[in-house]
Amino acid sequence: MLTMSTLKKSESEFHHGDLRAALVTAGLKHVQKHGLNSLGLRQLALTTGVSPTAVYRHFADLEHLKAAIARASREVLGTMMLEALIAAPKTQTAKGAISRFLAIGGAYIDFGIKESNLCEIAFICFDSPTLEPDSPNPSELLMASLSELSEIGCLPDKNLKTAPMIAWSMVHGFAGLAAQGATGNPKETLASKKDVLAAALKSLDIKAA
Amino acid sequence: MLTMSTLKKSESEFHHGDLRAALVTAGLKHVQKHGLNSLGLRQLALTTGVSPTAVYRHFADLEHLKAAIARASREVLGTMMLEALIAAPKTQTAKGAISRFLAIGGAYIDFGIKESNLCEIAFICFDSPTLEPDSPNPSELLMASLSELSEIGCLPDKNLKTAPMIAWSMVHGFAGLAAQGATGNPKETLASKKDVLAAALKSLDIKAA
DNA sequence: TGTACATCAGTGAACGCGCGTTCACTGATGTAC
DNA sequence: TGTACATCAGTGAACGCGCGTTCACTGATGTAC
Repeated sequence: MLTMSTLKKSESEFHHGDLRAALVTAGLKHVQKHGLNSLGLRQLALTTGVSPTAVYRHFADLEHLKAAIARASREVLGTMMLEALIAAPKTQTAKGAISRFLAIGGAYIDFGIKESNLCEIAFICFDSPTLEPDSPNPSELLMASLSELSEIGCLPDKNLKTAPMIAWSMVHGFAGLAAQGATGNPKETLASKKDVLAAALKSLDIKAA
Repeated sequence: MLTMSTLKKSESEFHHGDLRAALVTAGLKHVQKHGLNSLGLRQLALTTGVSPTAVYRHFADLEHLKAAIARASREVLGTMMLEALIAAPKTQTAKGAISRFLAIGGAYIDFGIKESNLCEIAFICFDSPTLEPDSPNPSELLMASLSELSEIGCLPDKNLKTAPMIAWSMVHGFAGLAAQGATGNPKETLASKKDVLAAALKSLDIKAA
């Protein structure tokens, strides 16, 4: 438990407090700004104000640290999706459900546009096993949205099984292309984003009527 | 010009012949097998049977070499698409044009499935400028196929403008997910591949009738 | 409440390594006269 | 046709560097009695 005194002490002294989290956060910021390539253990430790050795108290090796940063990247994506979902209309109607679907799909694409470096690392497979699922979990948010659409009755049952992979491919693909700068200038990118989301609705037979 | 004597000499002697191409090929093979991460200039030079210094006759630095390898990866993709196109039916009918569209889209996805490591590098943006376009050029093949569908009359004019980005997003996204192993076992992957291609047709209103 | 002690979370120096790159060079090639 | 010479495409040794990782350690923390 954190008392005032432990807090005060942990700020200035030998023990860091939550070095693991601090390393992941610093790593995330580095990747955000400078990409994955230049991420190094020593440099990251110095940035965090700690000796390189200290890292090994929390991660078996650099690969495990990178895996944790990748996980954090996915959680940034999940958070963006969740925030968009929260900001979307909450009405329990077909129109509302579609708005929410478009909100999380749009957020996925925005992740590619605005966090292109995180997009690069988020889906890299590291050998290091992920024990707990990400939180919030992007793919669960997608599944939940599709379930909702199905329950409200604007996603045909016959499409329910294939819908996740199709929807995911579309937003994932466009997000990736946007991250690489292959979608033109910002204005064109925004227009294409709308086109792609509309195409997703169309390909899944999602409609309010 | 290559005469018998120059060929013989170049095989065994001081001058390599076409070291640039040999380096790119060796680099491509390395990435195919072991990924981009472990690619190094020295190691690649040794593999090719040449001193590290020799590389600098052909590339300004490692980054330029990597850019050339990325380009070669894209050309592998282009070649797979072109070969699929050649193997597809050639009939000048709606059905034929759709088959050809599915062939190149399927080849794009197969690139993700079978060449996951190349898929990783193919679309990385390197600062090094690409002077000439890739050959064969994946995006040109896609555009040509869409033009053909439009001319034959099974792609509505109103969809022609948005079609490239939509189709590209879908196959690119699924290819990327497959490359990361996010599409399940091979059987599931194959099934989803068909679903995604069918969804692409549907979202673009491509139909024979 | 005080003390002994195990455990935890860091330090700091050192390791060997392989990297990308530079340098001065040399052998081979092609060309002009 | 032969020779001189510029250019091309490689060699080999060396550079400094920063890397990931290991080691023996030490200061701080928490707990049992």
